[in-house]
This record gives sequence, structure tokens and C-alpha cells, in this order.
Amino acid sequence: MPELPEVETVARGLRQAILGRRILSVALGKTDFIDDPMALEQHLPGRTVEGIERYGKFMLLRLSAVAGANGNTSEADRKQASLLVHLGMTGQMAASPAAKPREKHTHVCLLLDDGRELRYTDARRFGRIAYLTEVPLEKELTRFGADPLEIGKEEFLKKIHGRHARIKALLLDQRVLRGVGNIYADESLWRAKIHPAHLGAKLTPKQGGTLWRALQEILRKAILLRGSSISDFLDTEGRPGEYQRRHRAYGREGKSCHRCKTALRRGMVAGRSSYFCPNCQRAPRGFVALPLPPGTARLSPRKPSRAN
DNA sequence: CTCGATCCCTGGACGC
DNA sequence: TGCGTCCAGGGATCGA
Repeated sequence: MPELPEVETVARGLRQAILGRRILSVALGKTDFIDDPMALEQHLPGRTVEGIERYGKFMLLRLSAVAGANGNTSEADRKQASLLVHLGMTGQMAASPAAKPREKHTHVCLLLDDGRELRYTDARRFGRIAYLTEVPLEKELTRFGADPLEIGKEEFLKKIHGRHARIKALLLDQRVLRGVGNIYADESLWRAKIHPAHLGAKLTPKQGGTLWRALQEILRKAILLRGSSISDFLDTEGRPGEYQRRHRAYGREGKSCHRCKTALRRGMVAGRSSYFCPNCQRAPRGFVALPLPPGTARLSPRKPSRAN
């Protein structure tokens, strides 16, 4: 599930792979996740990929004006534009030789001027692709909060202080911070010893500062390790990330806390599965964790019994 | 403002 | 082996 580190990984890979390439043609599969599919077909051919940026969990492919645009070209094609890409849950993007068979669920293919195709595959189609000119793009981007890697400590504190929402809901809210998802929210909270259901307003400045630092350290380390691969994330070279090996909370229900050995628990916060240590991360009053499923942690491990 | 519910979608896990 | 069912989850949206 691509969050900030995974998207950053893909953006870097794409920068190496397709910067400066010109788009020759567009082929589309299913288009229900594309804002305006016809806009892609009409306005992408002839443009060069001039830059690739990450914006939260989005990638931004900066495109030149249409090459050879002249008096016969439409006004729109004589201006720069961008392709906004969100990988959703299962989106992948990579360049492949055009002759190579397309993976299942490949829904966008941009033929490039070097004989390769930039391909977008997305089994669940929770992603999003939009062709946007300058003004609509600006409008789109203003909806999002600060980049968690760029935000200063004081600004971070200000954003969560005075909020009555749960801290995890705030971390996940893209209008507060752009790029944090379920994995890195849980990992940061575990590192900072803060329960996900804690109210933002009730964090002490010290806790807030610890969380700010934990979040940045974890995101930076995750980028270095090319993100987390839980089920299907692959970078532009088809390689999984490595950060899942460093997970201390996410997906570790029933497993032993790396700090205190207590069995980690799961609960629902902000409508998402949330993993935490019930000992290190003190729950607010009234919070109920989900019961441990059978067969997870037990104090005295048993061997699985074959027969009766 | 904040919350939960609902929908989108498919693959994987699980039960029989 | 092969069904059916449930679930995950980012984000939009809507009602409480």
C-alpha cells in the first residue's frame, strides 16, 4: 500500500527511467479511476516528461507543451500540463519495452520515444489519474496539508494541538499532513509510545515533539529501504521494499513488543486497523481493543497439535 | 468539528 | 479442487 516512502521510491525510479522522454501515444484499459480519460488521449501525445515530483501520496509528472505546437495547435496544447497519479492500494508504475506482454490489470500505457511504454497497473483501481493544466492542478494541490518531512516541530505541534480528533485520525488526514498512511502512522505512534486513540489536544508538547521526530525518522529510513512491501508493492524495477522488516507495530497483532515483550494488540481507530502495544502505549479511558484471535500470542507457546 | 457508515474493487485467506 | 464468504484499505461522500 503505497504511502509517502513507497511513492517517493517510485518517483525516484521513474525519474531515472523516463525523464526527458516524449510521449507518442496513449492506450487505455479500464478507465473508471481516470478523471477524464479522453483528455489523456487528446493531450498527452507530443509532450515530454520534464519533471517528476512527489506530492503526498501523489506523483506529479510535469509535461512540456506539445512538441511542434504551432498555430494549428489548440491553445491548451501550447501550455505545460501535468499528469497527477495516485497509486491507491495496488497501483504500480514502471517503464517496459513496448514489445513485452502487458501485466494483468494494466490500464494505462504511454508509448515513449525510446520504444518503451510507461505502464500503470492497478488491480483494485483505487488509484487515480488526472490530466490537469496549471490552474486545476493548483486547485487540486491546495487541499493538502504539509509534507511530513518538511514540516517544522512547532508547526506540527500547532496542527495537532487544539484538535479533538484522535491522533491517528490526524496523522491519516491528508489535509493535515500529506503522505502518511496506516503503516507509518502506527509505526510512528509505537516509536513515540503514544496510543493511536489518544486525542490530539491531549498530547503534551513533549509527546508531540517525540511524535514529530519519530515520524520523520521513520519516513526517512523507510525511503532509504525503498518502502514497505506487505503484499504487492514493487518499485519501478520490480523489486519489493525492505522496510517491512523493520515494522514494530503494523501487522504484528499478537506478536511480542520489541521494547517490553507484551503481546501487541489491534483496535479500530479512525476506521482503520491500528496496531499498538497495550503496555507502552497507554490507551485513553474507554478504549476497547479487539480480542486476540486464537492461535496468536500466548505466554507459553504450544506446539501445534497434529491429531487429537 | 468529528465520527461512523457506505461505496468503490479484487485477490487472498479461510471454511466447508 | 472448488466453491462461497469475508476482509483489507485510501479516499470521497453523506448523515448523525
